Amino acid sequence: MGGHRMRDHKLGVVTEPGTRAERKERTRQALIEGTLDLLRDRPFASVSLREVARSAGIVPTAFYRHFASMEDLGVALVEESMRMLRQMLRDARRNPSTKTATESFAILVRQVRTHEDQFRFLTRERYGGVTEVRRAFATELRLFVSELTIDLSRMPGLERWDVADLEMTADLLVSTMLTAVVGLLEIDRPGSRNEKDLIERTEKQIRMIMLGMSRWEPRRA
Amino acid sequence: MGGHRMRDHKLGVVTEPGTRAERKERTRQALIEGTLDLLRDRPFASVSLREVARSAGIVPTAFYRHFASMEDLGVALVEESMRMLRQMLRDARRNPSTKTATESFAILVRQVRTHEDQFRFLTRERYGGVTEVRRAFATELRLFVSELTIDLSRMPGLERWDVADLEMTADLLVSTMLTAVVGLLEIDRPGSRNEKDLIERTEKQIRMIMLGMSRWEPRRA
DNA sequence: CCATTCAGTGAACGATTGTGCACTAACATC
DNA sequence: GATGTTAGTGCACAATCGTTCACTGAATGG
Repeated sequence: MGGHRMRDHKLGVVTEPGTRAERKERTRQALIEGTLDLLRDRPFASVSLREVARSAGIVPTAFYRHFASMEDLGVALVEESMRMLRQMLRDARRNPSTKTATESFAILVRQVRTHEDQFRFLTRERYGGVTEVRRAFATELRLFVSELTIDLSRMPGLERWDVADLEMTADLLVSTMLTAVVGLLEIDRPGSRNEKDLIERTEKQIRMIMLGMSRWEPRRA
Repeated sequence: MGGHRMRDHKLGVVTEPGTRAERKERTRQALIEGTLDLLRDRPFASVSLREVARSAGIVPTAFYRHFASMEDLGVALVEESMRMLRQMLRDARRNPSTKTATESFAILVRQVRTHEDQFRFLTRERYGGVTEVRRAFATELRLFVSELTIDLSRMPGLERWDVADLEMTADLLVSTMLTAVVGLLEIDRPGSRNEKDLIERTEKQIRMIMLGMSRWEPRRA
């Protein structure tokens, strides 16, 4: 009774379809998604390798065929979630209808609701996570901010701004939106009054920052 | 060889001084501080009851004389850290020299450096923590924001602002400062160039928000 | 002085953990 | 069609975990 997965009622070993590489990739995904599911209501550090393996329907030792350790899995989760985030950013940039920061925020909100698992993981492990995971996220986030910095530098009225000032502003906008994301994830019911309040509040905050920008005295005039 | 702590070289049992209640309180503190020390570079969820007991120099079962569970310990840590935070806020308010938000931030930075352990715990467990711990922190933080809201309402030029707008602004300021605190804790060397950059950047961000405030059109004029 | 309280001990338990090892059988390659 | 490759299995092991239980002896208080 070796093999990997069989559903033999009398006789007849049912193996999943696809090439070997495909099937490997599929259980890899099962591991990742199973983990994200386990993370719904508890920290990554409290999840064991055996639990993860169980959630993917494989034996504990088979875990090592995909990841060297739980830390390694954590890093993969960061990469996976960040790929999604970057894709979102790329789409938003390609689409010219997304001009104002408030509109970007609207896109973000929608994205959060369709990828709650990933966002939850990112925001939770950002600070509290295992060292390796935290570092991976910090790196990705810095990339994120620097991209927004470039975007800002192209905005009318900001061409002559100092780079440091642009970065500072990008940082402020990102951290404000990130705070909002965290708040969104804490709200269970997606259509609730609380959600509406939070969104409106954040939009106001963004507008207030933009208002500040319009009066800002760039360092190197 | 029962008892609780003896250093008998030949004969001579050395018991620590103080009344019984005092000694109990002392090991309670040892548990709390030991835990904070363990949390220096890993999440709360990864710390075991036995480790905590070990760090305080007691046997695992004696842990239950002080806390019902690890969750209970977590809540105690929140309370302990929050007491410190509230005290800080009270001092800052009492002292009239603390007028601007930038000055408040300076006080915050100093406080972070003298209570790194507590701040690290708070910021890390805020999102990633065990449910009970997270709830306790959320409650305290809401109190914090509402106090700042009252402070803001007394500032010249803001008397006629809508309550929601005041709250929104308080929220923005708090989350910005909190983000800065997290950044500070990620910097190992307290006097470094990075630290200076971070502080300056945050000060600018605060100024930018204030600039926005000065142009804000209050909802109910 | 004697009875009580109780912080801390130490052995023991059943569960769960991460990981090493030898294995199997379906796949890929020649 | 023979020959590797390799994803997944199953057993085993030593650690660690949380928690129970009966205990001890110094501090407490009548």
